[in-house]
Amino acid sequence: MSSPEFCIADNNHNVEHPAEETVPPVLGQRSTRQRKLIYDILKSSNDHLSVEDLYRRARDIDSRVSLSTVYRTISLLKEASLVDELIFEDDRRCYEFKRGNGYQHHHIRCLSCGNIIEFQTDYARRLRDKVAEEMGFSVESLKIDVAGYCEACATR
Amino acid sequence: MSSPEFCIADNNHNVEHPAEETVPPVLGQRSTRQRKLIYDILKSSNDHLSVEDLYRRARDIDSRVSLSTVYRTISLLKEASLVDELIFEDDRRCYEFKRGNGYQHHHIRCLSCGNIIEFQTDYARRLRDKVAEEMGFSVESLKIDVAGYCEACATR
DNA sequence: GTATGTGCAAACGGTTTGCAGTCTG
DNA sequence: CAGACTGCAAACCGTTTGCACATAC
Repeated sequence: MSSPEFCIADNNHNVEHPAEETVPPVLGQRSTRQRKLIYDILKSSNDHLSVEDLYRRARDIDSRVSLSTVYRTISLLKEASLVDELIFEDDRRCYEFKRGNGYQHHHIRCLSCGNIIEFQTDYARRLRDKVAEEMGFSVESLKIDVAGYCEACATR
Repeated sequence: MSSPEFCIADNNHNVEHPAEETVPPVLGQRSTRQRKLIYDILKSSNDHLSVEDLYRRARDIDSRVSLSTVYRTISLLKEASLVDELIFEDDRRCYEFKRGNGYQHHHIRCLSCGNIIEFQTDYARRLRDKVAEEMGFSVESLKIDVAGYCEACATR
């Protein structure tokens, strides 16, 4: 069931999230209430959050957060390589917290229910190697996006 | 050099482009000057054209084309599955004419010079099969986007 | 002749920015 | 206390749309 060529990833990372670990990242110079909040939401979420999601969740916790700040903070987090930005065909842009190096994954999206499943595959690594080897290309990122209909939606 | 796992694709399709072949696609009902022009430009180009590129090229040939028409025509061509839309990380949206079924390919982008190289890989098919098999997922599209620095840019 | 397509300019929606006020270190 | 950060509203920019006119069939 779980082969190196393809396996569904376990993306349930936030089993425990110690409150002290809530230390803000070294982004910019100042650790503000807003940045901590946004950082924490991203870190403790398994989902792929849009800016709007993030904004809504932040406001639910603390109304003193503006949309601009969400944008600005995401931008900093991207720059610091702490979050990854995903751009799907439908133009949705989502953000996910970057887990440790070991956790490289890709996405399968259901075009009907919008659900996103993460998977891992050794093909990615092999392809990376091939591209480097045969073209002298220095690979920075390799993303695989699979879209279609999940079993539930397809049979309905 | 050319293995099923990875090979650079030959995307030089427009070796000859017979003028008669300029028959417009069955998009909408009417075959207009503008639609023919846009269609032809896309068809005869190997590149991945942005809307702006397309607009500029069209105007160079015939100034009586508006940006709205370019957008509307692209939209029709997408719907008719005659062109593919590519959305890269940097938010660039490009369009490429869809070649015959046999020609499935993916993209390698140089983050420095912006060049895009097409490649083919059997891994895509295998992955597709795995996803279908193990998840009962009906795959509509599988896109691989490799970004990094090409040999020339990396050594510079 | 009629419905479809086009050009133009205005509207749209997500993202960015300028600025005055606030807060961190 | 200075400089960094925030909220707000305005600007931006690629894309879409409404409408009057043009054109294909």
